[in-house]
Amino acid sequence: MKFIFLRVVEVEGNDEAKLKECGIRNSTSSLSSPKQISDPVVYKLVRLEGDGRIVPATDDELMEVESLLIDDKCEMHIVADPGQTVGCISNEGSSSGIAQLESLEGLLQSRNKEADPDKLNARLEETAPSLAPSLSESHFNQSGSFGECSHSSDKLVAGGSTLSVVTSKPDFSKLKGEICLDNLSIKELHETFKATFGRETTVKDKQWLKRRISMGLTNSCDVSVTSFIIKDNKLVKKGNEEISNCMDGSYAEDLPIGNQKDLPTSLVSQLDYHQVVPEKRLENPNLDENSGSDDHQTEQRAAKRVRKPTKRYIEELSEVESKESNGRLMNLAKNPGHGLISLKSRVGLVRNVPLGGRTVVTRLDSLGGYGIQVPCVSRVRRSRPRKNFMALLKFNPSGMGMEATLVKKVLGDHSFPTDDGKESRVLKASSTPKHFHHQFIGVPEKDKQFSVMSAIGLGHNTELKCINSSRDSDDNVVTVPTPKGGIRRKHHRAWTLSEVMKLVEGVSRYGAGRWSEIKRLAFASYSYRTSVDLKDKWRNLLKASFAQTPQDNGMNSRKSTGAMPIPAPILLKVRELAEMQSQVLPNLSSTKIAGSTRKNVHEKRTGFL
DNA sequence: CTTAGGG
DNA sequence: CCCTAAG
Repeated sequence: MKFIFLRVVEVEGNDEAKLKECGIRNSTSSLSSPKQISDPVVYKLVRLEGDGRIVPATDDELMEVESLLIDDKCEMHIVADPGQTVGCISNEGSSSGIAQLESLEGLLQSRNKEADPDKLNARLEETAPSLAPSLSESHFNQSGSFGECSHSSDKLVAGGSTLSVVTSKPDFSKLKGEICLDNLSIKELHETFKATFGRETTVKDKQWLKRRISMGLTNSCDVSVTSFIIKDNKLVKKGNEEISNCMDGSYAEDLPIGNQKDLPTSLVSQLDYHQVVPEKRLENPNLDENSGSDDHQTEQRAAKRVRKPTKRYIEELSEVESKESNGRLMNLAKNPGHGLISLKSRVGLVRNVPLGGRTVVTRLDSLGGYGIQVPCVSRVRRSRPRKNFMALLKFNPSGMGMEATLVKKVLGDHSFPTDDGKESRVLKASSTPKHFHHQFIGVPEKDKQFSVMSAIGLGHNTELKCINSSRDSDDNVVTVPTPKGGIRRKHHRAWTLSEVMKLVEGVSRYGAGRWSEIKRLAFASYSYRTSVDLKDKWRNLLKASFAQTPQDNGMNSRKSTGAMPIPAPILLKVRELAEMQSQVLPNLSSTKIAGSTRKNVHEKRTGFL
């Protein structure tokens, strides 16, 4: 599994963000490169699928990667390339890293069998051989001239080792070059279109085709501004000069797209998990002519494949697949450091990316300083704006006789039931993020949340979720059905094993009670876990550990609560810590425990602090 | 703002 | 997870 940090260029430098980022990066292994520190950049973490797709990493993955970085268990390869940097994290060099976490969590069971790259290639070769001729290496050096970009944006860059999503010839993948859509005939465009979207089109409009294809590849809402594609384990942006090569052979490239100065806000590169690869997945890849390394990849791929963004975060939307939302990715944090959109809770309003019938809203989440765009349903900030909201209520003409408590409650639940008990949605199927955005453009940062809140005040749900078209009306606000049949609150974040482990470790290190410490140090990247959450979780862990250990379970094993049972060892450790701490702290003496664990020693020490 | 504890 | 009370 490969993770890539895409660098997102911010136009308006955010000093605070910069600093934060630097800070984080400095504190995390080799992530930083002096040169970058001064750049107003953010990183987006994406996962590179075996078939070449790039998928925004899920929160869990972000956490995992983050933890890897922090733990320094995984090498972070930074491609030293002026301005265009992409770090690749590969677990090939460190099996202990991601792989371990994954196996522990058991989160990555493979469900889908992906198309075999070779097969795909083969298929494509059948389909669109005519593309090959248009390849040209020379295109590759179309320097990043931005002006140029905006006009030659429809170029596709291909290259790579294994699978070509868009390309046609198998050997095409060997080439490094671009396909200039401009040069393609309608027919060729059709081929490309098919290769890109997995379906045919009858549209004759070249312009449209080019646009669509480009968008399909880049998933950018505005091709003229964004134009880079992901392919063959590479992410290539148009106008880039070279492809950075990561250790493991995968490539990733990131380039400032478009003229930075022209971009109103930040957010430039946008990738989402649009399925570039044809819809039909070959069930049983036979053509296994993969080389050893490929096999390796395939293996891993098989194991990791599954990991899709949680349904919780990705909700499908309307049918209008072709109705591209022109929503541009706007970074609300234009004037960061103020109001709602600070690094902590950056709910970047985002955009809708319709794909395959579903629309995804991404959220700019800050992960330990990396601006990471992840798919999400919503999750309006879990903290803050209450004051503002309250203020709003006062101003609200409608009076809003709500009591403070009620208000809080409502906000706290992040759900805003309407009279009919159903969740009302701010965004109708027809309303695009853009519209939504407009409300905020020019609005002082401080007031943005205010505006958002007004929506609430009007009885709308602020959640920037993807709205299911009306028919999904029974989609309850408060809870969501869990795969196992249960239900859970919509915004409940299931604790992953790695989180639990982190928590346990944190407690062992800093002591129970130092939640904010633990939060800061061990959960820096988990923006959604508050210190209170940690505390609560710890409380639960304690309960669990003490409840189960004594009588040596029996209940634990069969509780198919849907909640992942916490491994005994961890519970043990929890109990150990609990016992230790409960004793160490009260009895200042307690020399008896001193010898047990080194952690105990440490613990004792911190306990005294 | 951070904890602790109740709901 | 949410809320409140207390330091």
